[in-house]
Amino acid sequence: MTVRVRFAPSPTGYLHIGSARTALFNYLFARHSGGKFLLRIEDTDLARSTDESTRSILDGLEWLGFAPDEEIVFQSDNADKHRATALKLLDDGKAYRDFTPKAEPTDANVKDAIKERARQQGGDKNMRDNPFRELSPAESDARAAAGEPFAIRLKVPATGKTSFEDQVYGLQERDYGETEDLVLLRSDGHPLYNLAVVCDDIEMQITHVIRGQDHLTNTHKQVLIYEALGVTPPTFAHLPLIMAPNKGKLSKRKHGEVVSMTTYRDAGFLAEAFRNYLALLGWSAGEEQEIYTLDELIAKFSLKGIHRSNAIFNFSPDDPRKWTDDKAQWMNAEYIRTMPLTDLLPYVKTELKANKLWRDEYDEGTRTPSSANIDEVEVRPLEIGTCDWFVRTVDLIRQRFFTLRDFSSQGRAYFSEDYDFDAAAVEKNLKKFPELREWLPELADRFEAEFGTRTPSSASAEADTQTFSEANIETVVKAFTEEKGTKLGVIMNGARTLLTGVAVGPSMLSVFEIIGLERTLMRLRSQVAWNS
RNA sequence: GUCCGGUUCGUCUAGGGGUUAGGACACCGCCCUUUCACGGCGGCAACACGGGUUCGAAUCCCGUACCGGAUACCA
Repeated sequence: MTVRVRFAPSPTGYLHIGSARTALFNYLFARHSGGKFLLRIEDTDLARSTDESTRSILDGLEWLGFAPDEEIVFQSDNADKHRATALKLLDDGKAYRDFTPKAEPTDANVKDAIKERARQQGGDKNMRDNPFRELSPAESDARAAAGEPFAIRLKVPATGKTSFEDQVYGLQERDYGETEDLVLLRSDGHPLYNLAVVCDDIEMQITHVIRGQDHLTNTHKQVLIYEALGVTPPTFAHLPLIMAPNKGKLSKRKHGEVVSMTTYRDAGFLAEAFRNYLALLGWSAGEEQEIYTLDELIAKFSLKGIHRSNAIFNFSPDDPRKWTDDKAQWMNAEYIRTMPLTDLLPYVKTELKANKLWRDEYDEGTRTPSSANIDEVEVRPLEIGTCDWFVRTVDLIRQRFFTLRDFSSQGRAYFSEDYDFDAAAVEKNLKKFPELREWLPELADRFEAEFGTRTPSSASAEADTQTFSEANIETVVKAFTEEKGTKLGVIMNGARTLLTGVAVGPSMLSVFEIIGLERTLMRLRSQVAWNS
């Protein structure tokens, strides 16, 4: 039997991190077993479902790379079938009409009201005391024919228990007495969740239902419906929940954008990194490896590795550096720093384009960013603005970056003349050493004398000037430093601030070289930072 | 209330009758160094509690506590 799983979100908000992980586990399970991964939008709650939510969820799934293998099913399209199933159950005597008037909605919080009602009922609630439960079919039909409104409830047997072997939590049993005669069809004819899910899962031939642990009691209800329908239920696997730092529920209202998938996409996270992080939240292959490619995750995924305890998604709203989980941030940085350059370059291109920092020349020449291999880019000096230069630059600066956004913010000075100066950097590396105001332009003169102002390609034709390369730059800067009787760090950090606008970055010798002689001279002579 | 589930460093976790209880992130220190959020080395830090079974329990059993989920004519 071919495995068929589904991810079934209800479109009442964006793609939540917990839902994203549920989607991931379904996806991994399907791929691992050569099965199908399906998507069903559970939009039967017309009042709360919105197209915007559906779009947002689809966006999130697309970003993560989970494309469904078959057409998306919209649950609301199947309402007629759900109704027909309820009616069939009624005909078969497995369900009954409940003519009790619909309860008035309480003004209090729905959850609280339900909890309160449950508390009052206590432990010895009699769930089989509905007066309409044993109404004769004739009388029931008559009242219905007379136009009296009714809901259809499943007639849960008085004694016995539902049970299923959960692939994560083990054997689950629940006495029938714990389950009320659940409503299948509302008095306005609207099918309810548990009925709709069972009908659709049967119709979609779902073999494994992998969903959040908050559905555990629903599963017992659904097993009851399967039994009434005479259909063998699928295999169930419930996932532990992802909680907020205080162990409470993670919600948009309380925690905001940090739980939305699109936040991470927009913050410059790599989908592969976030997937990797998510996979390790509540699942483990039982080894010490942390970084997994998608193929490795697929190969190693098993329901056996899923935990039974909830995991905390850690973040501190007060600390900008820890706005989201530490490990997620580390994972993303790790990917940016170590992933194959050819995989990273297209993302950088997109990021630069979005910030008007991209130049088409980066794509020209014998190679393009997507085909370039850093090992082949050893030709020096590099011509600024070429593909080779672009590839080398990205490889150089990525070592200190955490997100794709850093390429257009911290890395802006490499791609544009229009960059800002970090106030702290200016203070610490420039203004603290007023002499630099004279010295750095002087260093520019020295560079010009040593290296000329010709373009790198014509430099070789000029016998008396040297190549603007790391080794040569180092010689010049060291001599200059000694001459001024200062420390190398003072000159280097001052230059760094002027050249890149920030206080951190790769080796300054590499920075000089990658920025190039022409821009180096201009920036060393500029007074803009000093006046800021 | 009742039912269900859970509990190993701050967090994610490995392990599952005999381990110096391992790794990762975070944090701290040292090193490298022209800076640094890179890198290297090191440190801090955990089996919820109480009984039992056993030669031996973090590991098995029972109970307690705490946490979470569920409870609907929502999904």
